[in-house]
Amino acid sequence: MGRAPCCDKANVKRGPWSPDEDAKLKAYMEKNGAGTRGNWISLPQKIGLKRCGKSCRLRWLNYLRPNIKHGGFTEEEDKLICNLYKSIGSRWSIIAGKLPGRTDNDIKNYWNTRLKKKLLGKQHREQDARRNYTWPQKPFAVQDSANPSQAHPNEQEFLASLMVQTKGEIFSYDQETNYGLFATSKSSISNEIFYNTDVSFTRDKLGENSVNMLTSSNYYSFLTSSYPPMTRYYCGVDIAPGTNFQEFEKIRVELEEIDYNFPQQLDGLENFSMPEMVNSSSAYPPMISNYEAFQEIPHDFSLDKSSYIALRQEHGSSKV
DNA sequence: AATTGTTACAACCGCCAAATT
DNA sequence: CAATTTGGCGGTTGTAACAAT
Repeated sequence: MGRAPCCDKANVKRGPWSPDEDAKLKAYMEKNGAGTRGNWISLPQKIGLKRCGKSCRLRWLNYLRPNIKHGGFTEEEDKLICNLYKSIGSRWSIIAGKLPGRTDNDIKNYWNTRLKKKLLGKQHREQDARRNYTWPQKPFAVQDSANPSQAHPNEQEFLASLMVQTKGEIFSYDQETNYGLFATSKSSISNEIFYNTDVSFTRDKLGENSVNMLTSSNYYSFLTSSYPPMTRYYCGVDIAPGTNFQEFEKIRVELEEIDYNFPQQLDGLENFSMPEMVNSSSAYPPMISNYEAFQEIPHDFSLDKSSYIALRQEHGSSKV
């Protein structure tokens, strides 16, 4: 036994609405006010429509109701829908709530027929770009801690061993700051979050001791969504007892938003830490800029790369 | 020109929680 | 308060228009 139908299917019209039916429903709704509860089921008989009450409700809400837009989604709306979908999934009514004049049904259709493909296409293009990108042959010099002015004699071997240790690749390197990042991707965690065994270091921190530092800490990092260009950076956090992952997640989301809407604002950024890492101990040299500075930066949408670096220094950021 | 495939989107379906009895 | 009814929601389908073969 299935469930009882909401109305008598045999005596009820289905399919597209005629202009005549629309007019009847619209006239009634405009006269008697919209959707006070308990009205929908009995409404069709009242106004002589051979329709299911639910069908009337849907027709009114999605189509006849005043002040609703159809089609012609703007670029801003596209972005908002994509971002919301990424963060909350297919909660169409909530998404529609953020877009004045749009119905959940319209947005759902729009997503299913166009946006989904548009986004997938974009991701594939980025993936291809990443795959095909050739990193600089010799991205940075490794210095010998005993003799900082000279390059490490076994630079290539050192880099190679580090690559093996991290099972990764150089995801980013900034010529200007000599910041680089090794990361090991584990796509099982989620598309854009990577679990790394090793992370950031600076040129002049490399040496015997810094190798220990690099290999003994665990970090979460994430890739911003579009690169190359390679100067896109990551949020890193030490995975240790007491790590506040919710705070980390907030930063991640924030950075992703910026990367999506104002990607140029991330040019030149290095790594950002949790606040507690800014006042770091000797075990973790303050190689990372502070979170407060990061919070301020996005509000100035005119900053270019060098201004960012200047601002970072101004805010007590580490070595540049 | 005829057929097949694709896209766009209104409308439908069934579940379930809120409201009502 | 339980039982029943209704509205809200997200997934899915039917189909007309359009594109490709």
